[in-house]
Amino acid sequence: MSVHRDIRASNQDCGDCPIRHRAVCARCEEDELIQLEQIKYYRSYQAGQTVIWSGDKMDFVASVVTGIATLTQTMEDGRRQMVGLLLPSDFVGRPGRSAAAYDVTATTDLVMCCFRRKPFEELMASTPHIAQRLLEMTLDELDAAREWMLLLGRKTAREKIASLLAIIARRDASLKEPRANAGAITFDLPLTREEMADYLGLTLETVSRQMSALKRDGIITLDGKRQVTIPVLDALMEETGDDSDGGFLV
Amino acid sequence: MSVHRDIRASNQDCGDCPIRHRAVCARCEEDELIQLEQIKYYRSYQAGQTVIWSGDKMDFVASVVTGIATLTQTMEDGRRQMVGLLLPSDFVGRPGRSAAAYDVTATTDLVMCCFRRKPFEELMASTPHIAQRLLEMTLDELDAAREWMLLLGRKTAREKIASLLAIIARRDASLKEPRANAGAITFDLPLTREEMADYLGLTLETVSRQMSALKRDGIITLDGKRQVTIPVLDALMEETGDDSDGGFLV
DNA sequence: GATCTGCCTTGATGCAGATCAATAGAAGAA
DNA sequence: TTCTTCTATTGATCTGCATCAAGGCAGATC
Repeated sequence: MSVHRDIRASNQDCGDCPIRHRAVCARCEEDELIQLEQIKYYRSYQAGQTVIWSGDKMDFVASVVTGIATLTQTMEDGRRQMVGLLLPSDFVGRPGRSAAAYDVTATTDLVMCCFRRKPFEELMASTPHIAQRLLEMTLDELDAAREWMLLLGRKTAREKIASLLAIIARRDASLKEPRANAGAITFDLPLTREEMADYLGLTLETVSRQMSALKRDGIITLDGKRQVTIPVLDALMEETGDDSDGGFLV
Repeated sequence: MSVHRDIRASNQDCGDCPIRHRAVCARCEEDELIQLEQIKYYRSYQAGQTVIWSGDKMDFVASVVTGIATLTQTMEDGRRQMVGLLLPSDFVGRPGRSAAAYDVTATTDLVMCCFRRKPFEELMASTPHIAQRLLEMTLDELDAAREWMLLLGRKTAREKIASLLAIIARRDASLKEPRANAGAITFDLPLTREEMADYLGLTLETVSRQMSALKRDGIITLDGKRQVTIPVLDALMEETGDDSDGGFLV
């Protein structure tokens, strides 16, 4: 029984491996996998815990296995802006840099798969496709960041909220049942109103008001404070301000 | 006489080569250089010309040789947000994607060094350090995008303008005279008021008003509409809202 | 010269979202 | 139970920037 098969079986979707997972698994080569296995270890954090503060020494790179983490920047006077949302399989840390550039916080309970930085860098230098895979992932992050720049710079509060809900809804829908776009989508918000505000460049009061407004208008349904139902996804999409047929980049 | 030396001599700073330039030139290997030389060609654009529209087929990747280009996103109703500023040596295009994700526009007269996409991707697959170099560049872009997210989401109009001027001033200062931080810095704005507004998530009127305000307060001096002088860089930095000692990431 | 056009400035006014403030529910602790 | 704490909602008011509008200036064209 090969080590490779072993590992594939134990980590479905290779969720803890930043280099080969999902569609890329086919590229796996046994000996590289063993090397990655040798330098990896897991860390767990509780919801609300800070993984690392901006500027602190960061002697590892990591990928999210389960849970959600956030990247935020803080100004001297306390103004905060979230600049990234890390979902399972997303990568944190930068090869070649030993200090964290952002505050990394566990929003939910979080498990990360860490690689000590030095050996990871050495492995990357000797293993071409690690850099190639990281490049792909980084380009995706860059696209997401730029989409968020449009949101932050030009969208109204209502459009911002709708966009965030749409992103979470679509992600949840694709995870749960790839072919169920017809019916209503229900999910738990993984963010507090304040975290949503930090992500959207708003205040928590405005977030709350716009959530209420979307509820009043029948775009969403709230069950408690966190559980959201989208009766008709297209109706929500109408509110985001995005092109109706956007996102066909090949 | 090696081809390598030839090319280094003719393109100072390797400004037209996205993979090895500046400090990375040391990595150059002659045969790869020849291969890159074989698939590259130049394109020129006049100020104001559109290089490519979002969604259009883009059969090349490229790097800026001289001039400035911008990446912008436009919403259906015409709201525009600039999401990237491409300076000499910056890279455009995405390996593995054949459609442009943004409008690319020449802000000044522009020369780009282009590589047909297919051969470039093949070269990248067979030449590890191309992906590694592109990864570094993309990570830098991602950091810049995230810094801009903080600006768009949380900074005031005055802070936004000051931040933009500071970025341009520091870049110009470092290009012209690396060790002349003491005196005043003078440069020509490469952007119109409207382009500044698109970059900063403001209207052109607000940009104009804030420029006037900074002039009134002695932070900047205007000579004509475009030539800007920063008498005391630290005074401008004070207005950006950034940490006074920011940016020491190693 | 006159006129046009692109770019910029400045003023008057309006409004979206921030700010300040009060209240409420839910979960946990004493 | 009651108190505390955390999170969320909602109202009243304020303000920074957008919007609408009217020139101004410099370079191009005739």
